[in-house]
Amino acid sequence: MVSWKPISPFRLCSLLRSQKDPSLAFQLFTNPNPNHDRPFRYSLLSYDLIITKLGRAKMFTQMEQILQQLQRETRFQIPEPLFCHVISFYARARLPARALHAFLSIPSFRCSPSLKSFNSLLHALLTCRQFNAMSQLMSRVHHFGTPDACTYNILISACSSQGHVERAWKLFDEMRQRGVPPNVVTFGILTNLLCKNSLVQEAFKLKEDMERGFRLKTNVFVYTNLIKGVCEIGDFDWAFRVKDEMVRNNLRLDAVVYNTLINALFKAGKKEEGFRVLEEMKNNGCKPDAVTCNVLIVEHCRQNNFVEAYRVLDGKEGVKPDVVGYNVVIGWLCKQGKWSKAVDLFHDMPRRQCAPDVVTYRTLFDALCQWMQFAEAGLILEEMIFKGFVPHALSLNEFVEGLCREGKFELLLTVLNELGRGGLCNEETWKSVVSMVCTRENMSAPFEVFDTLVLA
DNA sequence: ATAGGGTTAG
Repeated sequence: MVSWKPISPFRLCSLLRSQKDPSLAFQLFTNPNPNHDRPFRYSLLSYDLIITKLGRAKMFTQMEQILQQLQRETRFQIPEPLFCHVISFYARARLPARALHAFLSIPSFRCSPSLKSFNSLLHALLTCRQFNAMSQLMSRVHHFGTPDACTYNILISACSSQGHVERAWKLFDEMRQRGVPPNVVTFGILTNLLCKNSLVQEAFKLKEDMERGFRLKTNVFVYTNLIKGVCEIGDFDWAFRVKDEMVRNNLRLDAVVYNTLINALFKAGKKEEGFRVLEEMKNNGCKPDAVTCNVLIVEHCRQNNFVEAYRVLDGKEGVKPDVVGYNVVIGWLCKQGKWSKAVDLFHDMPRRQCAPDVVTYRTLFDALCQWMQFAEAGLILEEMIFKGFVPHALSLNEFVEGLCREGKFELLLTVLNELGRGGLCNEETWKSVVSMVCTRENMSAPFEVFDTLVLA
C-alpha cells in the first residue's frame, strides 16, 4: 500500500478550483483523505468554493448538506456574500421558497443579514415573478436598513416587467425625494423600459438628463437599450450613429451590441447588411457568442437554409450555440411538417452536449400533437413529465382529445396515469374523456379509462 | 453575483 501525503486544507482549495465536475468536487470535499481518519480542518474558502460550485450546478441537496456542515463550524463567522450567492442560485432555479429559507437561516450561521441579502432576496422574488411576496417583503425592509439605490432598482425592474410604467416613474421620483441618488443602473432599467414601450425620443431625453443633470456617463448597457429602440422603429441610420458615438466615447462594442444590430437587420429583411455587421464584429476582434449563433440560425431557418443552420449548430462560427439554437431549428422543422427530422435532432442533443429544456419539449410536443403523431407525442410527454417540465395545457387537451377521437385507449390509459402522477389532469382532460365515454358505442374500453381517472 | 443590455417559445 502506497502511503500518500495527506491533502492539506490549502491543497483542497486548489483541487476544488481546478475540478470542473461538481460531483467529483463534492466527493473530494466530503472525503479529502480516504485513508486518514483524523478530522479534516476545512478552510472557509473551501466551503465557499464547493457551495458555489454545487449551486451553479443546481445540486441543491449536496449544497444543503455542506451548508449544514458549515452551520456547525463555530470557528467561522460566515461572510454575507455567500448567502447572497445561495439566494441567487435558488432564484435561478426558480425556487423562491428555498431562497426565502436561505435568507431566514442566515442568523443561524452567526451572521446578521443586512440590506445586501435583503436585496438579494427581493431580486430572487422578482426573478420568480412573486410580486405579491415582494410587497410583503418590502413592508419589513426597515428591519434591515433604509432602501438604497439597489432596492429601488429592483422595484423599478419589477414595475417594468409588469408593464407598470407610471408606477416606475413614481418610484424614480420617490428615490430622489428620499435622497437616494439614482445611478447608471437605474438609468439602464429606465431606458430599457422606455424603449420597450417605443418611447425612443423620451429615452434619449432621459440619457441627456442622466449625463447633464446627474453627471453620469452613459455606459454600454444604456447604449444597447437605445440601439435596440431605434432599430425597432426601423431607423438603422440612427442606430449606426449611436454606435459611432459609443466608439467616440471609448466604449468597446461588445457581442451584445453587435447581436442587437445583426438581429434587428435580419428581422427587417436586411440580410446583406446583417452579414456585413457580422464581418465587422469579427474584424473588430469581437468573437461571436452563442447568441450570435442563435441569431444566425433564425435567419438561416427563415431562408429555409437548414444546411447552413446545422453548420452553425455544428460550431461553424467557432462557438457552439446553446439550447435556444436547437429550439429554433426544431421549431422550424416542426412548422414545416418535418417532425421526424425534429425528433432526430432532439435525440441527438445529448451527444451534442446540450440538454433540452422546457421550450424544447413543448415545441416538440405541440408539433407532434398538431401533426397527430400521437405515439411519438406520448413518448415525449412521458419524458417531459419525468423531468418535471409542464406541457402547454392547450396541447395537452388536444392530445387527450385526439386519443379519444382515434380510440387509442391503451395509450390514453398510460397517459392519464402519468398525468395523474404529475398532477396535470385539468378540467378539459376530464371533459374530453367523459364526453368520449358518453358517446362511444363500445363501452367496455371507456369504462376502463374512467376507472383510471377516478383512481387518479 | 446586491441591481441594468442581446437570441427561441408563449
